[in-house]
Amino acid sequence: MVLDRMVRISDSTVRRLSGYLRALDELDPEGEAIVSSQALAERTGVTSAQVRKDLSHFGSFGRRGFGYEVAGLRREIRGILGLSRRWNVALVGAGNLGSALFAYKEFRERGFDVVAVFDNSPDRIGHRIGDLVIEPMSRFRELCEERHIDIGVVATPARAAQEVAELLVEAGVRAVLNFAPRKLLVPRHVTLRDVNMEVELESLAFALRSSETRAGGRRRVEEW
Amino acid sequence: MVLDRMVRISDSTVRRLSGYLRALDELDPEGEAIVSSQALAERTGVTSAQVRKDLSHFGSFGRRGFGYEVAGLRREIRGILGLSRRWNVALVGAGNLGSALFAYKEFRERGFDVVAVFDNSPDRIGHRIGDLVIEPMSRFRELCEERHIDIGVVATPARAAQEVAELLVEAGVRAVLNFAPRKLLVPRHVTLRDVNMEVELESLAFALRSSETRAGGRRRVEEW
DNA sequence: TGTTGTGAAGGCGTTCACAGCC
DNA sequence: GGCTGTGAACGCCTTCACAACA
Repeated sequence: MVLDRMVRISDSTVRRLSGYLRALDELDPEGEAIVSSQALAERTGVTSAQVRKDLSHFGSFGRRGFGYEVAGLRREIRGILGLSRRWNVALVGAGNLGSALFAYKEFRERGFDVVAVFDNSPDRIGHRIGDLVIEPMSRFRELCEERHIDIGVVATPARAAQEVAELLVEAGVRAVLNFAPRKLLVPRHVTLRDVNMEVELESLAFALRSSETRAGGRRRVEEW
Repeated sequence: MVLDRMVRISDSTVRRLSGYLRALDELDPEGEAIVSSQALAERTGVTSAQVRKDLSHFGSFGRRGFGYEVAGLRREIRGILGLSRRWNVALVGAGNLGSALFAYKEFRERGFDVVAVFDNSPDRIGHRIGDLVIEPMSRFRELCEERHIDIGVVATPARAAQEVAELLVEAGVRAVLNFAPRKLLVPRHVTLRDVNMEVELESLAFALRSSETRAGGRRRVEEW
């Protein structure tokens, strides 16, 4: 787990590591003890050189002529990604999306515990959600500190998102996952990730439109 | 709307265009008639050169020494992204996430109509959701064709996702938005976008872990 | 022999900087 | 004068290709 060399790790590398981990999670129960960069590459849709290069930023986890030990590599990647500990998540916005995210069990399985849920609607405040109670924004800072929030998830309407982000920052949260379709401004020491479903749909529309423009009717033979 | 030059447009360009569009959508009601690449850049968190370069792939929409006409540029980008028409979406999976996505009004506002919802659970099939009925997978192909589905949204558990993707492909759908945390294999003529919340959380964990490793305690002064 | 780890090459997107034009 | 549009420079990530080595 050599991170102290302090080479800059690209975002794409980190995201792929997450993909390798998921693949290893599958291989383990399948009884595979050894995996090659080639096999991992096929499972995750990248090249084998990419797999090796990504891993090489953090150390040498394989054996030449042999491959990688599944369990060992899995452990290493979990360590690299910071998954050998659990993380506390605060969810802001308990509407449709927020509730769905809260109910998403896989988060807990992967080490992320939603330990606080906030909303500003009187209709929702005070209601139970799972084993929590939906809290008013007035208790935001207090509860964020009390429950040692590591990550804030913004699942509010777009208009409220920036304000929520600022509250998160003030409360000392240094990682934000934003589902609101709006660019958030946060200090540089805060890491922000956006999940913007509108962007995804619009990029699909672009792709559809382009291929129609190009193909001019007849589809060509399918190729996987 | 010059697309026929057939230069390859990068994914990042398309995603940024979507961001510019959102910014223009805000500027319009604010009564701004003209916007500079600089202003657009600030609103979307990129450089002004980037804005100009992105747009230049599709034509010359501005006036030198002046800027871009908000309404006009908005119209152009909508055209480029394929948003001057509406798109039919099929949602597969009516669980927590699927229902939340269905309830997300912004999709309709932006031109995407969910016109079919499928699930394989007898508990859900037949129930109303909005003005639709949740349909069984057995009617998948029939309804996809009947309702001219353009985009399929996969909101099933991971284990079902690949199978659903194949059904979508067989039904002639050429764009897939995948929310299941699993790599999907689709033919090359099908465009796939992934929204993987686990990857996002894990990349946040990586960032938190790295900054802790580096900073060794004391936070430095905030800088936005 | 087979697969890793990695310097070097290559490709692609971003940024620069300025010519072009209103 | 000011801002766009764009070729050229830059930098970063990916791919190549092979030395290292179990």
